[in-house]
Amino acid sequence: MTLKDRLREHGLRVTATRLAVLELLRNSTKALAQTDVERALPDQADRVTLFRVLQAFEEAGLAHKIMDAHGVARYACCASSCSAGHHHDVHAHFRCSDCGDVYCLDNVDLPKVKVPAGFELKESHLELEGRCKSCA
Amino acid sequence: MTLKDRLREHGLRVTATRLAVLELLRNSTKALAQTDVERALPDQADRVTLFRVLQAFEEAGLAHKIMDAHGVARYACCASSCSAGHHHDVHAHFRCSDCGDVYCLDNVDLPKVKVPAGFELKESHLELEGRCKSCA
DNA sequence: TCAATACCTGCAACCGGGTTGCATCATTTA
DNA sequence: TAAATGATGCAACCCGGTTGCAGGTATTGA
Repeated sequence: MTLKDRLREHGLRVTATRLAVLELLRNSTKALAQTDVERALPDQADRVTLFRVLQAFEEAGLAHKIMDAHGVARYACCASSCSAGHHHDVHAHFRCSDCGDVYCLDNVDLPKVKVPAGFELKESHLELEGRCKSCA
Repeated sequence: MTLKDRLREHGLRVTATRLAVLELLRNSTKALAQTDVERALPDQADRVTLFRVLQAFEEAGLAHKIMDAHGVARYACCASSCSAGHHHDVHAHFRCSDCGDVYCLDNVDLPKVKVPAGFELKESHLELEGRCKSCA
């Protein structure tokens, strides 16, 4: 499926900036912060536009947002199974404590977890910390 | 053990602001953001001081820092077993998607997780999301 | 007890990511 | 191809986080 189709499929108009950002995300092994995108695509678009593109991707289910250790948002392409507004899977992420990079891990199983009485559990995220391949 | 002793034990000087913040954290069932502390202790101290107090608590091992869903730091008192600079335990946290409050959960076991080759795993954090008792 | 010291505090200022309003421009649809 | 809907750029703002520095306070050791 082309990138264009992927955008249209999720109800988003096709624009040069969106195509460029989507391609960038799909080709990245790591989650990217907005500043990463700005650096990778210089002069592609205003930072507000990039902000809105990433926001739109997340709402449309094309990407998901992960907070890094400093509370800065990083984006990564969703598995194809993600649908709009509903990232149903159990994600696991690895944060490198040296370089700060964030990686999405697939194929991680989580056991059912008990929460205190009265609490409603909807999603689980496993956050792993350590050193990534490049830094180790 | 008194609050004063607890501060001294961790190498921190005893001041009115530190005592007040420590008491606040110890009596709270939720993790508190700096703004929560400012609201709870009006006119107690400048916001920079509160920032530094919370920072000192974390470095000294008196509290630990959790990022909420918006990437804002929230602080909670550590279990007594935490020591300076080394929060060795596996923490689990519950974030309410309605009110944003963050709760520390004890007694949650995590299974060993496999990370990709070349990655060094140091810590695991389980982040649970859903609705808290008050919002459910 | 008191001086010296090391540390804590307040103020001002700055930084960066996130966010909105609005006018303009481009994509889509009929 | 024109109308309608949505995307973009610019300017401006917000807020949490952070630093430098001058002045104040808790601790120490004589």
